[in-house]
This record gives sequence, structure tokens and C-alpha cells, in this order.
Amino acid sequence: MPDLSFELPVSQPFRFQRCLEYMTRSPLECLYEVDGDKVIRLIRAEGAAESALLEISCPDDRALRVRFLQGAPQSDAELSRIQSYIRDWFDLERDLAPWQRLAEAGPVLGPLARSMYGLRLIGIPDLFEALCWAIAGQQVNLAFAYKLKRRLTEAYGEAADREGRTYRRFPDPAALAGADPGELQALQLTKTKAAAIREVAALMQRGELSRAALLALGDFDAAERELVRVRGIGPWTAHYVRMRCLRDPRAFPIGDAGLHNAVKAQLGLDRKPTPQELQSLFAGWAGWEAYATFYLWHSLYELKTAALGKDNR
DNA sequence: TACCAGGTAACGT
DNA sequence: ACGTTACATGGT
Repeated sequence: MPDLSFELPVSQPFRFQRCLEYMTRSPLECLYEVDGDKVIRLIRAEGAAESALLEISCPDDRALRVRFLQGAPQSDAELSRIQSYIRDWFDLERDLAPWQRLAEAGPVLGPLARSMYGLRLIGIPDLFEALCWAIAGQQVNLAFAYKLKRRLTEAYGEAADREGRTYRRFPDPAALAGADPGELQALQLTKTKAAAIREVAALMQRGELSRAALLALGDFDAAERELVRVRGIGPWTAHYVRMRCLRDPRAFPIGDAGLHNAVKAQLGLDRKPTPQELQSLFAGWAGWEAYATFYLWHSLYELKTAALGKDNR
């Protein structure tokens, strides 16, 4: 196969390694492989007949280099959709300079914004994957959420092998719309989560719910109202999807337990912050709530790895 | 055993 | 429109 590749430019601030650090936060991740300075992922462009295995690297922090390891786009439209997917995944279109200035200026996020310089809000461009990930993650710790995602993916997703490794794609709605509820519960999803995932799958399969349609509403609050109509999707899940899939910079899952823990740690509180405290804290980052949340989430992970490093010494 | 985890629905007032 | 409560399930 000819060496098919393309580049996607990105403006500063951008540090590919920082993004990879975020992406390796869980050894249980099953939808991509981070190998040193590159990521490998199986992707299917919307409407494409076959999936493509892509390798993404970034030698100079100025442009992502994307190489097709398997499969090739069958048309310009297909190539363009793959490019959009990757721009979306790494939030390449965003001008991060205003965020960097804003965050660095304050006492709470200043140190974080400097140590995480160039970290982009890693997205989940596929709406079905984003919703299922959020639903799986409701009220459970992250490790267990990853296990649920892995079981769903291994049971219902497509796989491709290369050089002795297996790469998987999150299941399509069609695969889960008809899934047996008992079978989903056997994966340790609760009844509520199983039902919510089946409902989302059915809606998407019937074309009654799509990322394009949500974005076409032109208003993230309207998109949220659509999402919340589905039983099993509440405000947290809706904001999570606004943040990581719809790319709403103002998404703000204010009830999130991890966010509470992160704010508690950053402010040195002996208790979790109240909603009022969160509101007034985030008022300082108006317009960038999603990035503030993302950086705070990641600060928790850095705290944990720092603690582990100390134990291992 | 109790409590928590990147919540939600149902039901009170 | 709000505040409370029941619920579900693995991890620590």
C-alpha cells in the first residue's frame, strides 16, 4: 500500500505530548493505543464502507501528521470526514490563546495552565460513543467506567489486527439498538444504563438523534434540552456531551464529583465546594468553562500519579 | 460495613 | 421551580 498521509496544522498553544499524557491516563483504554510519541486508532468515516487504521504523530507541535496504516479513503469526501474527525478529536480549530491568558492570570488555574500548557480538550467526536461513555460513567469510578466501555466494545465493536495487535472501534448504534437487555446487564451495566444505551442506540439508528442535528440547532442549550428528553440522560450527561462531543466551550457539568474533588484540592478546602462557590469561581473563566473543567479534571489525575510516584520511591 | 464514585428519576412541597 | 429520597453496583 502506498504511504498515504496528510497533515493538519494547529496554532499555538499546542503540545502533542501533553495531549498524549492525558490520553494515557487509563491503562484500560481500549479505543486507541498510545505508543511513545504517536497514537493509533481505528476510525470509520461516516458513510464509509470500511474502517481505516490511522497513526497520528506530531514531530514539531505545528501540524499533526496522519498516516493510513490500513484502509484508505475511497473519496475526497471520505478523506475530508476523517480530517474533520481528527481536528475535532484534538480540538485543533480552537484558538487557545485567550484561554491561556485568562487561566494564567488567576491564582487557581495559573499553575495548572502553565504546567499543562498546550493541552487541548480531547474530544469524543462520535456522538454515540460520547453518550455511551457518559452513561457508563454515571455514578461510578473511572476505572469501572473503562471496564464497561471495554466490555461493550469487545462484545459489539469492530476489530482490526495489525502486527499482532488488535484495534477496536466503539460499536455502531445498530449493534446496540437490538442488543438483548440481559446481555447488557451481564456486562455489569445497571438496568437503567442498559435501557438508556439501548434507547440512544435506537434513536440514532432511526435517525432521530444525531450530532449533526444537535449542532444544527445552533444553540447548545437547545441541544441539551433534546438530550435530556431521553430517559437516563440528565444534566450531567448532557453537559458532558456538550463539552466533549458538541465542543461547547461553555459546557459546565457543575454537579460532577471529580470537579468537586479537584476544586477542593486546588483551593485546599476541607470539604467539597458549594454550588455557589463553584459558580463564583467559574465566573472568572466565563466562556471557557469546559476548558477549566477539563484542566481541573486532569489536575486530579496528576495529583494521583504524583502520589503514586512518591509511594514507588 | 459504610461510604464514595466524572448521576438520574420520582416524588414531595 | 426547588429540595429530598430511592436506586444501582463495583471499588476501597
